[in-house]
Amino acid sequence: MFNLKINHDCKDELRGVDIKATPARLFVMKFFESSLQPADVSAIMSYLKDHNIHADPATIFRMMNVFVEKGILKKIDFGEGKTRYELSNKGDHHHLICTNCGRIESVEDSHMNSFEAEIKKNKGFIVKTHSLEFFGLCLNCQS
Amino acid sequence: MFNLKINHDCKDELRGVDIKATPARLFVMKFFESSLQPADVSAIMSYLKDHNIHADPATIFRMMNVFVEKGILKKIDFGEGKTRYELSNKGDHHHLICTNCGRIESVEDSHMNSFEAEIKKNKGFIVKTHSLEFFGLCLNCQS
DNA sequence: TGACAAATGCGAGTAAGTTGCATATACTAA
DNA sequence: TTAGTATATGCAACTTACTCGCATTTGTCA
Repeated sequence: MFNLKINHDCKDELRGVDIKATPARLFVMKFFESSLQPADVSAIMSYLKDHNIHADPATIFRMMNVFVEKGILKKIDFGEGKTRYELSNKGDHHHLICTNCGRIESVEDSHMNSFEAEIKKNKGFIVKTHSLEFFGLCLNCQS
Repeated sequence: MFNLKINHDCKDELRGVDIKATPARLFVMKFFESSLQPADVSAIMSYLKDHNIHADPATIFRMMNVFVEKGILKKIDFGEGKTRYELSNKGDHHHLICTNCGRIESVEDSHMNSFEAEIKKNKGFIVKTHSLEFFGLCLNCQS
């Protein structure tokens, strides 16, 4: 299988940003590599529990902060009152959140560069990052 | 002055959506009409305190939910772990948040309609709402 | 003006996230 | 291979945003 070496790659990745490759961190990396959508801390906790890994929530919250600082993960906020995370090496995309079934899709980003250029031109404001999510109905939930 | 009749207008507005025009609600409406940026509950509490109005946080949180349900306010989330609100009768715009000084500006929405049309065409997903915020440096903070 | 539904205050509770401190463990260099 | 050290983790206590139940108060309307 194509991801047999995932753990080894992850070790390199963690060491590459000068943090220790602990078992918990490797499992979390594996989790995110197999995850199809931005996940929150409780989803990570469940995954670890399912794999009989003990982990304290405080540890995971701290881990998330480190991973974000190191550029491994990106914070995502769907306005749910909690933070989600996803791997940051996934290119510029945005999320389509179905308000009926909760399914999350991705769309490539095709408009933001020109929008941001316009903002620079009209307002003098230099955009560094943006957050954009779409809420609505997926194909299955329209009826 | 142009807003001498604010309170009276607010009473009408509240009664128009079938909720009672209580003193606390009128002050909150007044607050939002003079507010230049999306405000959170603690900002509202401070404003009320400054005007010697006693209000319980639970009341304000409940009020926010009612105002959002009735379409008076719109929720805004800057990913701070708390909800902000602004009057919903302000047209489609987005926020430029300066990560250096915290200043918040607005930009007209000029790209989202075509983006959403594209999403419908390519993905079949029907967008009902979106949330978009820009983070970066305002004119004053670039140096 | 009085009755009733709706709004408020208060207290307790929940969930997300942080922090301090003691212990455990990954990495480094010998 | 091991020993030393910086870093990660676990645990407990804490903060903040927000909710809920219930008793009391208040706006509205007949």
